[in-house]
Amino acid sequence: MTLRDRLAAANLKATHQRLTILAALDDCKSHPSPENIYEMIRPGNPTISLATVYNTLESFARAGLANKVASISGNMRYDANMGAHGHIYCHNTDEIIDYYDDDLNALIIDFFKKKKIGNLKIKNITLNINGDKLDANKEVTIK
Amino acid sequence: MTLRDRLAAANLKATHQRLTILAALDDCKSHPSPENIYEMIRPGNPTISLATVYNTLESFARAGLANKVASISGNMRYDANMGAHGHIYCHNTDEIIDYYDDDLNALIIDFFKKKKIGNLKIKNITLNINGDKLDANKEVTIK
DNA sequence: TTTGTATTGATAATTATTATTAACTAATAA
DNA sequence: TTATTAGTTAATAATAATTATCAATACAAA
Repeated sequence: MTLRDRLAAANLKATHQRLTILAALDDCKSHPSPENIYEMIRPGNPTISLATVYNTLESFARAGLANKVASISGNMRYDANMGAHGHIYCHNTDEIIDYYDDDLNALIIDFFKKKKIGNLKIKNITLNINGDKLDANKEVTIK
Repeated sequence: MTLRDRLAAANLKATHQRLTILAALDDCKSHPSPENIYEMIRPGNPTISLATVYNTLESFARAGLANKVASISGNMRYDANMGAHGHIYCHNTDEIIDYYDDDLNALIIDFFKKKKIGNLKIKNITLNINGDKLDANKEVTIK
């Protein structure tokens, strides 16, 4: 599905700014702030304003093209990965890393088949791991 | 354990402000922002400044007396509940509600006995449920 | 008490985000 | 094509949230 198609499916006009920002968001597997995206695209797109990045990301979230991700550092993060997945929060580096495991996912789905949450329309359930990276320059590994 | 003891254990001087703020944080089962705490304590403590609330909550988090909780609305939240528990995020009301279930906890502990996360010092693992409250004036129920 | 040092209050400064609005652009149809 | 129109954007102002500064103050040790 092309970027254009995804925008069309979300009822958003395919403007140059949206195409650029959506591509940038797809690109980074991390969870960028509007500021991050702005810095990423600036070299090739010096006229896109920071406010547009804010507004565009917000409209993506509303339209279901991206998720807002809560962060400990307070500033807003976005995530183009719309599949079920959890996050690893590295407090010392302020990174948010995707985490997904089939077994865990099955476990959680199974669990919430039995439990009922009332008065809440659930959007998604995520498992979050909070911690500090030991070596800030190396990746977090999962095995 | 008294408030004073907890501050002492965290190597923080027992000032009136810290005692007041820690008591307020204990008190509310929700997840207050610095602003919330400020409003709570202001009637009885008109001289405590908002900046002190910010700094004090931050020092509690550093000292292990409270946790920072990521929020979708962008502003910072704190949590005096240091036990293992998850959160229900109500996006439409900006509430963060504690969620704990023994079975789920056991399930998660069990799961992470097998999986190993490398290069990360884990502080805690929380299960988060994102959704919208159906009736904003009623509680979310769990059964 | 007194004293040294950490803490606080008042406020300024900074940072993040949202609102405003005039100029612009994509999509549609002539 | 070009004209039309509704939606979008850039620039900037405004606001909200948070952090920094620093003189005055309060804690706790002697």
